[in-house]
Amino acid sequence: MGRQTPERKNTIEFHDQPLTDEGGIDFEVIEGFFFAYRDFISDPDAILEKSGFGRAHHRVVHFVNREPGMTVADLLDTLKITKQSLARVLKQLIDSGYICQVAGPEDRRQRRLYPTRSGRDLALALAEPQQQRIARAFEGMTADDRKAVLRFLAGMQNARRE
Amino acid sequence: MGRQTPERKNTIEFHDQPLTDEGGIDFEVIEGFFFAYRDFISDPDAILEKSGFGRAHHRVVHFVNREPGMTVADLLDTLKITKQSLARVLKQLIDSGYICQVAGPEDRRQRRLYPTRSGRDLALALAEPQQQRIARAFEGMTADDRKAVLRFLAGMQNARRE
DNA sequence: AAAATATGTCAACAACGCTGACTTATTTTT
DNA sequence: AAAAATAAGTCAGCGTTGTTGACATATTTT
Repeated sequence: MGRQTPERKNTIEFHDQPLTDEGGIDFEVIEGFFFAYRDFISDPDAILEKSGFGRAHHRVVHFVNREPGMTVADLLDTLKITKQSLARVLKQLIDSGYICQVAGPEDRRQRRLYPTRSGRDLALALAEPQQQRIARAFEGMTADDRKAVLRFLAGMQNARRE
Repeated sequence: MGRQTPERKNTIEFHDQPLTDEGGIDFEVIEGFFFAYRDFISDPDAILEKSGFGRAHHRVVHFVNREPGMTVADLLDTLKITKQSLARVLKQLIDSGYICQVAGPEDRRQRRLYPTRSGRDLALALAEPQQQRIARAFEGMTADDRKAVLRFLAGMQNARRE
């Protein structure tokens, strides 16, 4: 199975049979997830390119819109990236007027993050094509089917916070 | 709605209300997809780190195992990255003995790609934790539910090749 | 013989992760 | 009140993986 004939110069042992689902591995899910996520992310990517932003900016704008008033520490915990990595994109979003900071009301060391009007608009503009894609994928599905998808997505995640 | 009081120094207009699913956007799916994919990818990442490889290597090893004998052009078409980007990781995988090249039998300009024994082993090792995760997410789901998930993943993708 | 094709390569750049070290406010602890 | 801890910011450098542009080589097609 897949060894080259002895008279060939290249005698390295290799496989010529494809790896299939037979071995109990769901390659259809593995690949489907890869292609789906790549295409899912490509829509907002195209929009962000115009503003000179990238995916990292997308995530920050998204979560700040989802939870206005969150602290920098909250955001770091959600994104699971380093402070230095976040600082780079957060600074740009603040300087460009998409996000603003307010000193914490109780703890003034904190920087509470809020979306500005443009920040909210951007979040919505980025979500729009993603929503279209989700709607298309859900098309013709029953409520149970959709519930199964949500359950799947939740089950694929590591144990959540709290 | 979310404008600061006039007497405050910081008078930038901002939103303090969270963006919710009310606007017809499936944030649960959007976020679920993000977290699920991130965690899904983290398992193989941890394994690859030991060999000094990254995600790009994972993808190459995966698809070459799935379709032994594929050409470089096939791989580029599947991954949708540039030749130069692929070259970097492919060279490392060949030099490390995970993948081997054979001149095309009909067209000798082609380089047919095959996994070696270690290449196949690596692909399986990387798929294993991902399969575990998928199995966990599918746990307790009906056949119809699982079909719905596959249908969802297919629906999220751009129009496929062929 | 000329043109097209498949692949490889050199160089430079950008986005976005990372580590390590250090500063500034502010709050908590002692 | 002094000391320690905490929240956030910053500087500097590095690694992976994507990009563009230009060019080289072998082989096939025209």
